[in-house]
Amino acid sequence: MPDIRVLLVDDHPVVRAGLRAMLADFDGVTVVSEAADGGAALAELSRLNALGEPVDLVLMDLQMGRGMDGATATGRIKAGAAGTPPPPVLILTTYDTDADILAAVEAGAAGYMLKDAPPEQIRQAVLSAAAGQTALAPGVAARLMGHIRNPETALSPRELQILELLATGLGNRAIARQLFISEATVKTHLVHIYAKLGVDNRTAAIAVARQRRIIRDS
Amino acid sequence: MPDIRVLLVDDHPVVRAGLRAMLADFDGVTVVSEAADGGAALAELSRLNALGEPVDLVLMDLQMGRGMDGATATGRIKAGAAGTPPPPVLILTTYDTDADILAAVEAGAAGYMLKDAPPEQIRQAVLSAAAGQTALAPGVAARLMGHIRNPETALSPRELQILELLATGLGNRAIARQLFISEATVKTHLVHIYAKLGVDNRTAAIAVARQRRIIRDS
DNA sequence: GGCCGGATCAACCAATCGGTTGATCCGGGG
DNA sequence: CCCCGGATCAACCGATTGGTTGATCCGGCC
Repeated sequence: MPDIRVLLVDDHPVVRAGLRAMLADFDGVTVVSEAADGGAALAELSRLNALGEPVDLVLMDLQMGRGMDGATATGRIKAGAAGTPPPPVLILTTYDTDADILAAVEAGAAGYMLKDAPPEQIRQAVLSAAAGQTALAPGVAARLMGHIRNPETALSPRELQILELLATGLGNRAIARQLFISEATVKTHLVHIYAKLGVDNRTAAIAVARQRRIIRDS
Repeated sequence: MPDIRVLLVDDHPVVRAGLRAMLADFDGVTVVSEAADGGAALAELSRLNALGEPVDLVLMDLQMGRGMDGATATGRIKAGAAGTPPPPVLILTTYDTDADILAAVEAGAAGYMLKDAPPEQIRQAVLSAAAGQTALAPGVAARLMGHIRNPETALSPRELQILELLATGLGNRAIARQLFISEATVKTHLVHIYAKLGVDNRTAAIAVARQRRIIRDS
């Protein structure tokens, strides 16, 4: 039974060192290479494929400083940009917003773990993802289930879009202009957003949305 | 010349593993113990002091999930809560807001490094801090210098207080009530805040303040 | 004493926001 | 066909915010 060959992708040297050390303790897992952002990960996957040394699993963060982010890279990998069959991608990150989780899952990530997870959980996730199964951190799984279970409090895609623009500092008229809709439509969506979040003004909506990880920094 | 004895404090096992591995490569540095939050760090320092095995340097994150945060722990350590002479504290974190840096510096941290720093920079910082010198990441030093150099764009303490309340979702009247001032005073401060941040509405002020690390999550 | 920054307060008015009511259209599902 | 959710739009009015002008007081500094 050959080892699971893993590519580590994280912009923090400390984290890569920690993962290297942690995975070295896992039987059946070998770190074959590393990259500091999504672009470098794609290049490294291509390089290893060309050498006939394909990777079995990509373990990757979402945010990579100024480099290509993990969700974009996941989409590219799943689309075969670095060779086929594309290896599964396991996200390991500090970010647990709904938007982050959904973006990664939609991009094709096989799993989503948080960096505060103990080694044993990460080991299980690595084995599951490499075996083609889904691997979600308990908190992440709970959030997705909560999202499905409480649709009345979930914002619609359009509502989320407007909330994100609101949080960048745009007023109603500017949001309307950007989305080619009327200001009345923006106000209607805001009424719905406030009701769903249980608030009565825009700054409170932003605060609650940030607190609940519905949005985060742009 | 005995090794510098280091206590690692970080809530993420991955990061602790990475630091352990990284510091193992530094000549003259030994990781003697670890803790997952500020409270555990204080207890561990006390325990090692009682064993006659004092720590030379605490390498600590700021945010520790639900445990005691790094700035509070730093203040306690410097106040002698875990024994004297208190060891220097080197902060290693992802957070680089003005408020975070100032809080840690005011609490008595000997240095402030960011987690994206390469190993050699971390090594230099460890050696400097253990030797009683200041160790600041280049970006952090630049922020502090910028802060001193551009006082006209720096918010006054009262302005910052109002901005923070604004970001929690309070309207002018609620802020006024909380601070026992008039709504006119709140509006006057907001005028000043908007001018300093170069914006013309409250959501933009919050967004810019977050972007510039003037405020962050409450 | 004068100057400055910071904090406080008021009045006034225009602009924007929030709330309400009402409506239409579309697509999907039963 | 009906129902529902989602998206879009309008009108109206009250509430809040933003902008402007003006003022006072305090503490620190020269």
